[in-house]
Amino acid sequence: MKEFIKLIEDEIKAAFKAAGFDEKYGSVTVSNRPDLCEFQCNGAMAAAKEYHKKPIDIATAVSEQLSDCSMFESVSAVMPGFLNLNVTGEAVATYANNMANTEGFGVEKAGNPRTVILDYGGPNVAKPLHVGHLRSAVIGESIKRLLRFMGHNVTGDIHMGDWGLQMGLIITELNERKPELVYFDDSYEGDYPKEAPFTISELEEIYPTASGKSKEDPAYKEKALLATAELQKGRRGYTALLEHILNVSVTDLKKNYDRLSVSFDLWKGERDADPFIPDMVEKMKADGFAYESDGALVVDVAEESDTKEIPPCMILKSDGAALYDTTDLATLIWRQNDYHPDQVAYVVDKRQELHFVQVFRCAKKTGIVPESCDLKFIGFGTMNGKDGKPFKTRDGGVMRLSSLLDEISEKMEAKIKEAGTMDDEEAKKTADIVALAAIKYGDLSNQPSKDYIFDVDRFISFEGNTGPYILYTIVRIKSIINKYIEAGNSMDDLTILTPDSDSAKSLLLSLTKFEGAVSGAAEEMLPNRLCAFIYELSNEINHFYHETRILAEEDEAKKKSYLAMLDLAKRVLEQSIDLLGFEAPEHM
RNA sequence: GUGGGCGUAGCGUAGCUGGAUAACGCAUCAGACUCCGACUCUGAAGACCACCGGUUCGAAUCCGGUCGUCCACACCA
Repeated sequence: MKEFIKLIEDEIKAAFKAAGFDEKYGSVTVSNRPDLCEFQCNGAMAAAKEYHKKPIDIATAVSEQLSDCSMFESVSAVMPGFLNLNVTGEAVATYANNMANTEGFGVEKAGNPRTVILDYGGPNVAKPLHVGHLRSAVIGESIKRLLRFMGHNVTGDIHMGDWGLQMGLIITELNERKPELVYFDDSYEGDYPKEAPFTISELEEIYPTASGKSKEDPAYKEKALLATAELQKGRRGYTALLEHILNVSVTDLKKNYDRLSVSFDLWKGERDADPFIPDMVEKMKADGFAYESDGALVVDVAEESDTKEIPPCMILKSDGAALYDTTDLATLIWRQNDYHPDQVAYVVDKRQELHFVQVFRCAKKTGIVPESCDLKFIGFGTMNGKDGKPFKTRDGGVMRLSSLLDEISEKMEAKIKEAGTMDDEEAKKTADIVALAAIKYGDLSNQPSKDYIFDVDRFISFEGNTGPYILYTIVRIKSIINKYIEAGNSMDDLTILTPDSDSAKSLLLSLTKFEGAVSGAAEEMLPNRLCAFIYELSNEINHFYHETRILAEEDEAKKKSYLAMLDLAKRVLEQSIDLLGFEAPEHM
């Protein structure tokens, strides 16, 4: 289905043409003066220059061409040259009925579906998820769903930090604590135990301890570096330990991401890139891209058009070890081999932008990735506390993601119990659903690239532009529909009639904007666009709801029409929040 | 120092490729409803869109400059 506004635009363009002007001036936007009209076209003012005519004369000429167009209730040319448009109720109702009866609300899939690898999540193995991981997961998940909805072929990869010094540190600390473990016995040749010699909570405590020690004690750090090197060379016992660390961590990570309704198709990590590094480095040398600088191996990525100095991309440290430039490049190798993506998009902290500029340039320059492949950096801003500074716990530490979720769920549960309309078990379940929506909506309704203030009390409020407000609107419609069905009625074969009030028409007009909102959000990779849409739609629903008695309406056809509108609105909202990555409960 | 982001009512934000009275929410004040499930709805008040200049018939939006603020600037990821 063509977007509603495009249908309008077609008419306007045809009118420009018929009046003797270029149809390029016929673009239509939603009115910024709702008190005057529903849609507007400003093209006459732009056309005035080319045709050396007064804008108002052009606008008038165009409007005359539209006098018998069935789509418009009114078309008027207004000084200095605006075209103010109002559509007929029939046109909107027809469009809404088509939406209701078409798969996916008639949203047209992307004309050229892309194969996309979406890199988001980025947790570190053996470290608990903290609030810094929230945005990548939440934004990435939504972008994945949006792109899929538009017909793109998306593979989500978590890209774990599971390689390098951090692993050496853990092994070293384990060795200190439990030297008797067979993993440290070089002469041991048997099978290693299936059971990991630690739990997730031990693991989460071991890493920071080890990290602290290595900063203070050079000898300790030396050991960790050695362990890292031996691990990377494939020492049997260490490899077995790494497997344990990964298993224990991944199990825990999955649990946490499940709770966020965030999932990944691939659980790959830096380690999976490691096998590709030696050949990659050799090829870069052989092709003359990589050279030695201060003992390190680097590739120049500066370009003439740069307004600042872009440092070279470092491939190997002076001690010969790989670093994150290296693994990110090598990761692109297997992604290229296995998927031949048209696009690889990274949802990462915007502070890493320079690093990705270097990696992207280096990948293109050295031919790891073909020119045709789009490498996209989706940098997100920092999550700040109410004081405007990075979000911390009360005592200034880094807050665990699970603690944050617990805290918000508890607050929500208390709120729900206060109303006292459901039993404890359901209250708890509902609280979890609403709390997640509150957090995700609070994040996604902001532009990804901007920093934002994480204000729990505002996010969990039922009022204003919040997740709970959206959910509440859905629940309210569900409740009406349920009542209707309980009375022995059916929701099949309902038709939306020509709107009989301003609020009904506004609601329908709002619904027609769905396609523009999703496709815009998907192509720009900006979920906040979709949030703005559902907020506006929710407002229209509540406005309509407030003015209209639905179940008490005596005219059967009207009542059915109202229900059809609400049902469509509900489905559109549910589809939208699914694309944002959360859901609505049955009751609130 | 170099480069980049940001600066819109008390607070939090929206303003897409420049267009008609700068939009929304919270908080404040005043009403309506209290019925289809804690709500919702209507209205009031609140902004020299950081500052200065330029382009244009027309700038929050584009271009320069100033100030403030945050961030990044090869051997940690």
